[in-house]
Amino acid sequence: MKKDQVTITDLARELNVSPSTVSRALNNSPFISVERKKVILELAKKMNYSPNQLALSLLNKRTKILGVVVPEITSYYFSTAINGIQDKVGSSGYKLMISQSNESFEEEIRLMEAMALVRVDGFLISPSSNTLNYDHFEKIKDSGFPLVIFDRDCVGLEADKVVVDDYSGAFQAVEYLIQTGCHRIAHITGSANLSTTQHRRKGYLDALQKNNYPILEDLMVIGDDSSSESGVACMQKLLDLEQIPDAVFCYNDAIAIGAMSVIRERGIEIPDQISLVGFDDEPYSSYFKPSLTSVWQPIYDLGLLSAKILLDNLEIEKDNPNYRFEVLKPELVIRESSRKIV
Amino acid sequence: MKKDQVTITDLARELNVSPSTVSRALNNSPFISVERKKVILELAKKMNYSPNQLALSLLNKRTKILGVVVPEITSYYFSTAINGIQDKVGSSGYKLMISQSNESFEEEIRLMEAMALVRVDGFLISPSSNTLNYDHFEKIKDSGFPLVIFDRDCVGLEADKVVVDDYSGAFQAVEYLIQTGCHRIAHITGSANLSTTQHRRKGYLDALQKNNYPILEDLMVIGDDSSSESGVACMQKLLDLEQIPDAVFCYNDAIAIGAMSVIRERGIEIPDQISLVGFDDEPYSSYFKPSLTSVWQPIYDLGLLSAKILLDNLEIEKDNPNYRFEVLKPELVIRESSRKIV
DNA sequence: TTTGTTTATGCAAACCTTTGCATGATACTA
DNA sequence: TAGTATCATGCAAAGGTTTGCATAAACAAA
Repeated sequence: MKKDQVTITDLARELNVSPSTVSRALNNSPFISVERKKVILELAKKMNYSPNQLALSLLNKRTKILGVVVPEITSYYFSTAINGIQDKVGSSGYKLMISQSNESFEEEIRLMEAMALVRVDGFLISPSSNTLNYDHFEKIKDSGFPLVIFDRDCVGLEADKVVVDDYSGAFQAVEYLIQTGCHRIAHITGSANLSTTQHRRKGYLDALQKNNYPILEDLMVIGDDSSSESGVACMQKLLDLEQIPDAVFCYNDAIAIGAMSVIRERGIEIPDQISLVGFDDEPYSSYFKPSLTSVWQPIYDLGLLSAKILLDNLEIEKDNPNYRFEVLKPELVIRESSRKIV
Repeated sequence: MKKDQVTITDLARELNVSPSTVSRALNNSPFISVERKKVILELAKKMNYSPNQLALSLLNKRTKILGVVVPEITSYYFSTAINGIQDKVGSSGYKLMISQSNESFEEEIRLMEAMALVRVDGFLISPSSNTLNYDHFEKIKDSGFPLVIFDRDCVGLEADKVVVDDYSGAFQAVEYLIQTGCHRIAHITGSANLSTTQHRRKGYLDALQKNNYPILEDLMVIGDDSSSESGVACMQKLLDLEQIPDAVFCYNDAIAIGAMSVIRERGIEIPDQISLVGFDDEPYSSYFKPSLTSVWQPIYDLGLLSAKILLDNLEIEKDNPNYRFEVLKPELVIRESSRKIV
């Protein structure tokens, strides 16, 4: 029972003028007499006219809709990024079409294709952990859609990208552990494919190396994913070692929380026996007991900046692509789960 | 540099036929010869044709886009509901336009108006805590948009609604506290305006009353909002009372977590001295120490069902509105933060 | 009066697709 | 052979809007 919307033609018929005249009145064209303009505007208001965006989009070839695909909406991390995107985009008149890929490569493609059909004006994508092939991104680019990749890097893909310096965050965290006297520092990783996983691991390894610490295979456990459950499983492995670690640097807070519960169960003291460090600095992390030392990420800003870049691209319609690669700095937040510098 | 999309006219020109013929070939019309159809379909595939959804939308007066407005995306609660919505909608070909109102009444209106302009096919709305006036909902309904209100009820508004039985959840929780021997049961509320706040409070009060417990004004603290910070502030008030409570039923987990940290700081034992119960059963709640007793809500199902109802409405285009009011049942999840039944 | 200028207006095309109706061609029936 | 049925195709309208171009009217200048 959708009521028909008032159109420009309705107004025209009512006043016995042509639709063009009405259009000119509504668009502040100079080629129209002031009196007529006044009459038309009044009627438009009275009849509650609003232009049909569909017709406009068809004409202008732009929808003022941006497509956003994230691996999952239900994570604090990505929803905060979306928050940043929304805040940036809000005043610009652009709307967001948001979807989650559930870390599925196929779903990511499917979603992007659907959005391309709707003719979104551009894409903001955080690739799934199973996205190892970038053909669909290339295709989107070839079709002329502006594309910004955020959070997770696609090495080799030429596109605007905004990421967090995971390497530096991890390096900081592990150096801090070293400075506080930890000797056997373990690492629980996230999904193997992710650029973030790789960078954090590299930061971990390099910090060890720089400080002449041996790299012990046993102490690096590869998680199935980035969940608390994976943290539980991995931490159990670590505690089953003959010689357990005295510090664990976790890929993220969820894993760290899982790890914390296992450590506690076994009656091991945090941080006296094991220092624990997470990544992401989720809101609850400060409320845990002991509160969690973690690497804070400017994830809201990540969304903000990604959206800004996309909007910039939409404005200038550049021909010679000069891709931006923005790296935001994370910060170590020291709390109770790690020992203090002596 | 958006490349022009291949249109039906391009195909027609290429093959020296009319666009109508091409259209018929693509739409499996019987009024076309098999050979020609084959040729056209082949060319369409070769030239990578895909129909312009904008033109179709203009023609069919439907966009296959649904508008979703939630108070905030960054909460586990609403992002999980969106998850449910997404999963329901996914296969149907509908896309989601998602926005957050940030608990602002004006923003909610603005967002809905913008979505109406884009001609979304329907709305899924969880009203902001400051939405006390429902004129904008009525207006949307009058314009013929199907509308489903979820999670937060708008009393007096005639519309399809899907909510959780907050009353029952609260009642269960408080009765459980009574059964486990608590005598001074406090309640920290959420934002005063919310239907959920009111129902949970009513559940709390009625459970006390039914068990002949006195209702003590001191023990009911009104939170500014539903955050952990508010939980901290409210719990401090409770612990500053001459006679502190021996149980606290919190509006949600965030508040409970804040409260827990204050209780711990003061050296009070949970649950021996104070039993603590939350609401929402957020994923981390089970990892807290002590793990949090909480009321689990079928929030994913809430999203799923809301979307289902909206899709149903879109199919049948009913004239005599027969609004549905669905109430989903929450469940008390007992963990360590509350005493056990003796 | 004629020509030129200014100003306001309408027409029609364009954006892309679908579909009712008309037309033309072919084949079949009487 | 004439008439009819069948089938494939194209035309044009519709959906709502903007805009280049043409036109009409009014008026000023020569």
